[in-house]
Parts: sequence; structure tokens; C-alpha cells
Amino acid sequence: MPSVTRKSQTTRAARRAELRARLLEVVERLLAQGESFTEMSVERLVSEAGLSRSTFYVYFEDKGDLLSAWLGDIISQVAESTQQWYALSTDATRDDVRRALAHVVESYAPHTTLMAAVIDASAYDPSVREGVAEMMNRNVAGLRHHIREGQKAGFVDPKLLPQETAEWLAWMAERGIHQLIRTAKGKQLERLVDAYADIVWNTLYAPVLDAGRAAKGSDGRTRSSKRAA
Amino acid sequence: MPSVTRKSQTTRAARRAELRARLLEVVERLLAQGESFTEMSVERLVSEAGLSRSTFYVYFEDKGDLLSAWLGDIISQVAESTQQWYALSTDATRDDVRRALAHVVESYAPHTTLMAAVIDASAYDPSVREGVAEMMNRNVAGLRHHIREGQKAGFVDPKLLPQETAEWLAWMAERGIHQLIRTAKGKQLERLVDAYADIVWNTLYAPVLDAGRAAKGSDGRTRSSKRAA
DNA sequence: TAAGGTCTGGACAATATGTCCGAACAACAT
DNA sequence: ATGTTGTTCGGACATATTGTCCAGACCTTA
Repeated sequence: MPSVTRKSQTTRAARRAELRARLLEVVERLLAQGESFTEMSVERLVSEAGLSRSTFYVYFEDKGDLLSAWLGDIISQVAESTQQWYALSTDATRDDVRRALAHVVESYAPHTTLMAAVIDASAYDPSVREGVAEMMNRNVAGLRHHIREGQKAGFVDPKLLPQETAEWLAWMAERGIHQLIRTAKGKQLERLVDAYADIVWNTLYAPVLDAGRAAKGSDGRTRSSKRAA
Repeated sequence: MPSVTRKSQTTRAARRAELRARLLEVVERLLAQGESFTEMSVERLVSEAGLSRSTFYVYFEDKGDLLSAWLGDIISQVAESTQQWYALSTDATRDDVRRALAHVVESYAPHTTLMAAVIDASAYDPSVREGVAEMMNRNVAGLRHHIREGQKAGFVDPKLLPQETAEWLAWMAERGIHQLIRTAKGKQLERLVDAYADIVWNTLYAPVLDAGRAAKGSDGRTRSSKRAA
């Protein structure tokens, strides 16, 4: 009975990964053409990717399986991009925040199309929904920790409720990045990151940091000081 | 040819409205039981609502038709709830903001379950998607106008980009209200509104209003001055 | 009683899903 | 060379859902 050898399992996993990559490439392309993930049939996917429907079901439970596996891989990857932000401390300036958030946005940017599919699928696929919930929990937990520590160290507004503030800001980031950033290019992208940085700066740091520096006349700002008409 | 009389049209519209109400009631109930709108079959809906599938298709194009019609009704209704907020001016306090936003949240609260269905359906139904886009555009336009006027009048941070800031905050509100508020009760709800109010206050008003009042020692805050451990 | 309308169950074609199978094929060991 | 194993394929299958259509039942009003 050689059916359950280690070798066969690893090659199978490798094959699965390869097919997943090929299929997600197709998903991304069709998504970019305006089709929605929910409406994509398995037949459409496999024919574009060059395999048979039978083979698809050998490696994947269903369409959602494709996405939840990808999501699992990507979650930790994008989580790293927040380190630069959360490393900020008492000497942070508004420009530091701007740079850190630009880095977060850049990390998410390549994945916005597939993330849109994930959100689609989370509407009906339990395993995808679970993945999304886990991602949000991680984001909230990271931000909550940053707020708590910042309050202890005195560089985050002490009146903020860490958990709830983190929840609102995490949803703003999720939706903003996947809905606003996805369609933005060049100058418009810069403006969006500026606005994002201003919101985070004003909310978390400005009440204590700007107040303390008010006397010196410096606000740590080198760009986007444009005023509205 | 008596088929196109005014009377028959009005009674038909009335009948449509009645059936829509009955069906949405069912949708809401099933949604509350954990089913997702996408997965609800028309058969399931009509049998619960006590009509035949044939009749359903006489009055509605499809499931999405149900929601986009409802959305059209609700958009203007909830838009009104923001008037109290946008009426705030130079003498606004943090507690005024808190009250105004609590009012907005209360207006949305009864509709969170159906709004979740709308978001679901917008993934594949073009007409629902259009409705959602229109709702977001309205919200952004209202908030952008408030920011612009506030900057002119000097009670909103002049460095904010009105359009982009409004976009981020509108998505935060949409997601926050439909994801966070939906499951919150009592004290947790209060905390969420507190956090929401703090974010909006800090972002828009605090940089100019708190700065101007710093000398007097009053910050317009009567509750939730609790500090994190 | 007749006409207009409304609702219903059922039939229908079209599409999608997930499962299953036999045939074809290649790699590899005996 | 031959058989074993694993992979892929096309196709068949049962099932579910969608949207359309129709004939009959029913009710109200002229």
C-alpha cells in the first residue's frame, strides 16, 4: 500500500500550489476586466487556466478554497508592513506617520484586486469569512496594542478607547485601501495617503504631540500643506 | 385597451410595495438567523412570505430588485440624520459631536441587517452596486462640503484635503456602523460611539478648536474620560 | 353572467455545482 | 518488456437554481 507515502504528499502539495497560482492569475485578470468573483464559474476559470474541471476538484474543494488558502499566506505578509508604523514612538513626526502608512498602503496595493474577490466570497463562503475575520482581528489587535503602549509612553491621546478606536480605524483602513486605493493612480494616490496620514496623526498623536510642540512652531510637516479653497 | 389605466398602475405599485415589505421582513429574519442573502433562494423567500414564485417574478426582476428598491427609499432617510452633525459650527464641543454622531448611528442601526444584505448583493448585482455607489457619493459629498465650509469658517483643520478625508471617513462610517454597531449592545455600543466621536473630533475639529480653547482649561467633555490602563 | 385582473402550480430551458468513472498517458520499478 | 502508480481528461450524472411561460382557479365589478 504505497498510496500514503511522504513523497506523494509533498508533490501533491506542490502541484496544488502551482495550480493555485495559475488559477489566481486568471481570477485576477478576469477581475481586472470587470467580472465579479461570485459570477465566475469554475468552468470559466479552469478553461482559461488550461486544466479540466475534474482536475480542479481533485485539488480544491471549491472556488472559495482557492481564496482562503491565498488569504492565509498573505495575512502574515501584510501584517509585517505595519511594523514600521507601530515602531513609532514619542519623537514621531507627522511625516514619519505619513511614510509608515505609505508603506502599509504599498504593501496592500498589489493585492487589492484579489482582496476584492475575498470580500465578495466572504459573503457566502464560511471559510473565507473566517479568514477575513482573522485578518481583521489581527489588525485590530496590533493597532490596539500600539495605542495602549503609546498611551503609557505618552505619545497617544490618553482619552482614546484602545479597542474601539482600533476597530473603527482598522475598518477604515480595510475599506479605504481596497476601495479607494485600488482605483487611484499617481497624484490621486498621494492625496489619499496624505488624507489617511492626517486622520491617523490627528486622531492618535496630534492631541499630545502637537500640543507639546506648539511653542516651537514646528509641526513636522514637509508636504501637502495646501489649504482648501 | 383598458390594460394601461392609471388605476391599475397605482394598485400594482401598492401591491408591489406591500409584497416588498413582506419579503424584506423575511429576508431580515433569515439574515438574523445567520443565513446569507446570496445563498437565499427565491423559493425559500417566497414560501416563507406566503406567495408563489410566479407571483414574485411578476413584481420583481430578481432578488436584487428587492434590495435596490429598498435602498433607494432609505438613502434619503438616513441622509437626513447627518444634518445635525453638519449643522455644527465654530462653537461646537466634543459632546455636540458625540450627540450628533450618536444620532447618525441610531438612524442607521435599525437597517444594519438589510444593509449587510445590500453589501452582499452589490458583489454581483449591478443595480444594487449602483445604489451603494450613489449612497457613498452622497455621504462623501455631504461630508466634503462640511469640511470645506468648516475650513472657511475656521472650525475645521485647514490642512485636511476635503475630498480624500471625506472618502476615508465615509468608508469608516459605513463599515464601522454595519460591522461593529450591528453586533453591539448597551455599554459596548456607547463605547463604540465614544470612539467614533473621538476620531471625528480629533481629526476635524480638535486641531483648531481645542487649540483655541486650551488656555481656558475646558475641553467640552462630560463623559468617557476614562484612561487606558 | 361576462370581463378584467390576479395568483397559483407546474413545466420548461438554461446554467452551475460537486461527484464519479473509464480511458489515456507517463514515470518508474521489477 | 511488463505491470504498477499517479495524474489528467472528457463526459456522464444528480441536484439545485434561475427566469420565463402558460393554463386554470379565483375574485371583483360592470
